[in-house]
Amino acid sequence: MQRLELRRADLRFPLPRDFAARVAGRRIQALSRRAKYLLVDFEEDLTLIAHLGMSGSFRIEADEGANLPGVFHHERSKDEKHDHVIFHLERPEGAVRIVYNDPRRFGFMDLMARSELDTYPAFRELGPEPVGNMLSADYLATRFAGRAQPLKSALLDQKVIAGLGNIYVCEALWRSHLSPTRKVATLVTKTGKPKPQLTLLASSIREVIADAIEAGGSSLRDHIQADGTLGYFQHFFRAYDREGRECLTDGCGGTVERIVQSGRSTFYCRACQK
DNA sequence: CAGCTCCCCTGATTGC
DNA sequence: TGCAATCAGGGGAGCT
Repeated sequence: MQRLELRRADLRFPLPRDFAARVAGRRIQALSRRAKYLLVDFEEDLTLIAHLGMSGSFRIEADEGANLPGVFHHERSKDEKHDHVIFHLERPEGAVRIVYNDPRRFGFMDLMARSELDTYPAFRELGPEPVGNMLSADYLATRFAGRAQPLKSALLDQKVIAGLGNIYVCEALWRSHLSPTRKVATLVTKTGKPKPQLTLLASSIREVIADAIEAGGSSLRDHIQADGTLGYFQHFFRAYDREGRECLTDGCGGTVERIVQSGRSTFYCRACQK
């Protein structure tokens, strides 16, 4: 990490004090992810936390004169005015820039000591990841018992499950034949155990995420993968953005409708999602 | 505390 | 063609 070029001082929130100076000259040691946050570990126990919001993206470009295999060369575009943060990296093979672009500026970046990451406000109460075996029906039953919340808002709540967004919640509920307006407590038995439908929901959530990862992401029209090709999961939507169209559940014959919950669009079929 | 609504910002799309 | 209204993948502040 040679230097950091800040083209504006704020994204969604002001960037941390001395942001550029604190990361400049430090070697990058690891890249990882927690929920919807990207984590970049620098030397000396410093981690950059980055969130793309709804319109943020990173792209990698070779600096002038460098011709690096595997580095995607982008066309210059009108969107360049939304290039807000540019990381200049030196590598033995040549220099690259990593450019953060975000038209809506709903994304943000922050810095924290890696050793203190668990105390970062957004991480403190984060639920389990929807991949792997942490997301079980038993876990959901403990979170849902006695609660009046609609399923849709519970699944969007990052404290319940980390990293599910609007599209995947709609898709998981459709796959489970569960209504987004249903109260979460109705999926738990009197003794606090998951009903069979909750077991189905837990596996639907894991599957929809796995399918989306395999398809390379799902953003509505402009999502690109790291190698510059399009993410294709949007072609696999079964409920999301299908208002007025026929439900794809075998033998259902219903119509997908759009409702608004907590200010966000929900797409579902009231004929087969109960 | 739980569960809403509103709002941050810009661009794409739709309707007149 | 132009212009205004509507909507968007997230999440935090602040209300009831």
